[in-house]
Amino acid sequence: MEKAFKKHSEASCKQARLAIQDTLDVVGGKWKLVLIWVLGNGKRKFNELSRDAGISPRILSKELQELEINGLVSRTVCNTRPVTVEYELTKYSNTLSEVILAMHKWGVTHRKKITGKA
Amino acid sequence: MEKAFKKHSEASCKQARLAIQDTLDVVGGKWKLVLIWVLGNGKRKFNELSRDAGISPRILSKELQELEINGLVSRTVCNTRPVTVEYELTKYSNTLSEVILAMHKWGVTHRKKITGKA
DNA sequence: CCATATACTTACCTGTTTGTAACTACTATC
DNA sequence: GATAGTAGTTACAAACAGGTAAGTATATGG
Repeated sequence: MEKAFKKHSEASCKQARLAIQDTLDVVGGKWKLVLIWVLGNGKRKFNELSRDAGISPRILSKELQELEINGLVSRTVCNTRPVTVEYELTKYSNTLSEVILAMHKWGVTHRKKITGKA
Repeated sequence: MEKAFKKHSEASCKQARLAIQDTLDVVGGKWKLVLIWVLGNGKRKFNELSRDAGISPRILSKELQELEINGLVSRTVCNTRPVTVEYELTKYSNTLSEVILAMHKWGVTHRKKITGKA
């Protein structure tokens, strides 16, 4: 039974595919939503992010650049020595809150269902 | 500013990573959410799904098997000749409605922002 | 026997993602 | 000069995702 979704027209299917895959283009992959979640704690430095998220520096650098390009994260070079850089969520990243919270919530509930644990 | 998220503890970061990546394990990739959306129109046969979603048979078969294993889609072999098979969303797939709707909605809005079109 | 239909499966392939390990540039401190 | 710190970068590699094209098993109809 498909109660949670409205019936879609054929054009709606094409448009839905486009919309969903657009979202995946921006925040798909193993780490991007995790990084956004972690930065929800507040601005972080590169190594802090690497540690808090548990991600390798090479991938972290790559993902942060993409998130910055898409306007979801901002990068600030601090006037310190050695140089430090701070990463912070942008206002625009708030538009992803429903996506992230839904993903997080579903993952938690699904794991409980799978393991039978609460 | 991180208004959309609550501040998280360190343990919360690990747990969030787990939850988000669990969700991605089940519905990540290019096609799974699209297939779930398309099946929101009602049960479909294999070739209908391939056409409606615009996906190749090899990948469709693979993704449907994974969705079936995770209890999101059911597969019914019909007593027809040649044999036909019907795929349908399960009740459990309704739990993904927030995820899919959020992804879809964000994709639509993001595309409007990017293209400046309404 | 051939053509057609359905639901895949198989073989091969390309491109991408993610990770490890080592390295780099620059500065400060001892 | 050696050491430490930071933020990456580079080279290499394995695994994975998704696609194309051809093929398969079974049945029906002409």
